[in-house]
Amino acid sequence: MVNEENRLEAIRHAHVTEGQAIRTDRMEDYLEVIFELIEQKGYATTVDISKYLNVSSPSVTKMVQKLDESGHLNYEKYRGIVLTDEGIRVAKSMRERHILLVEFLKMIGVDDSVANKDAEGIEHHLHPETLKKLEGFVRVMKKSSSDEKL
Amino acid sequence: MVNEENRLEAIRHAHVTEGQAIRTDRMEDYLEVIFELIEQKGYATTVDISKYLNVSSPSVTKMVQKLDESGHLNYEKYRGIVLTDEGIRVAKSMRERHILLVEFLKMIGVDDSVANKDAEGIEHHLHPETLKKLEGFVRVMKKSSSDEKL
DNA sequence: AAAGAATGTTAGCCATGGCTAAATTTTATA
DNA sequence: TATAAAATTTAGCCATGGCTAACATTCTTT
Repeated sequence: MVNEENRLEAIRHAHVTEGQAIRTDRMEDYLEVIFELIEQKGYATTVDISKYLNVSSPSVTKMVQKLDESGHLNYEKYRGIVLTDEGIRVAKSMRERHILLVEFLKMIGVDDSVANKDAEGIEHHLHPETLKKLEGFVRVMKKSSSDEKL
Repeated sequence: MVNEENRLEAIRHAHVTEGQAIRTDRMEDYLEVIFELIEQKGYATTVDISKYLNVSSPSVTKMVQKLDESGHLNYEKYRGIVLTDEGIRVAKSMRERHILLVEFLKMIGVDDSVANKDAEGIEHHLHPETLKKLEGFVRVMKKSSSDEKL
């Protein structure tokens, strides 16, 4: 039971910042799109990235430079982008989270487009434990709904 | 089924910004804390707000001025803060979302402290439809688990 | 291969929301 | 009631991640 006396403490703990974040939510968004583009088209252009993230191309260039410096990708001016192992790892993790969240949301009846949008907003904010639990939950739900059909 | 061809389009739609946001996530965080403080102590001081949000007091003053300008509260320098109806509405909505999310997360086995932290991160990013569906889902789960005990 | 089109980058600006140091106001105490 | 302490606010800085305008490079087309 979370009683009312604990609400503020709970909020306080939730806002404690432990250690330095190596990457921002926005960096993760870019990596996710870049990864998908490379997978689907073989390369990720500035214009395509800007299109899927709804930002201007200068914004893309700036972020790509930042992601290069942080070691998530290798970037050569005017030439292209190659994700590093770390960049791929982050992007895949985002995709997994996204897919899991959409699956769960649709499972409880949320529309596809809303599910996608909410998943995008939520995916950066999940503790590994929560992910694991949600995964288990979705698995069980899927199984029990397929059992019903027997 | 969300097939791979649709992933990028889904991301794009998720990043479309429709209309101007009247308030930021951070404004909502502050309103939530201010509301809880006023409820529990009768007033919200700069120091207390800063304590529960883990920020400095100048940061609090700045944000309070902003919330005054946006009509979420009335603020008198050195004297105090009174939430407007709109401020109260937003704060209550945040609390409801928070409580619902924590309830759900604990339901699937997430620890209290992790549940609170994740709820804090997620609560700003939920579409009303998702909230409604989640509410319904939690209600059903609660009922069926209490039925088991009969 | 040169010109124009398309793409990408740089420069320089803006808002948000942090921070510290310094100033101000309020509160408490001697 | 002065003065010291505590609380609050202002001033001025920083990083992030947007943007437009201007510039640079690459691609395309004749």
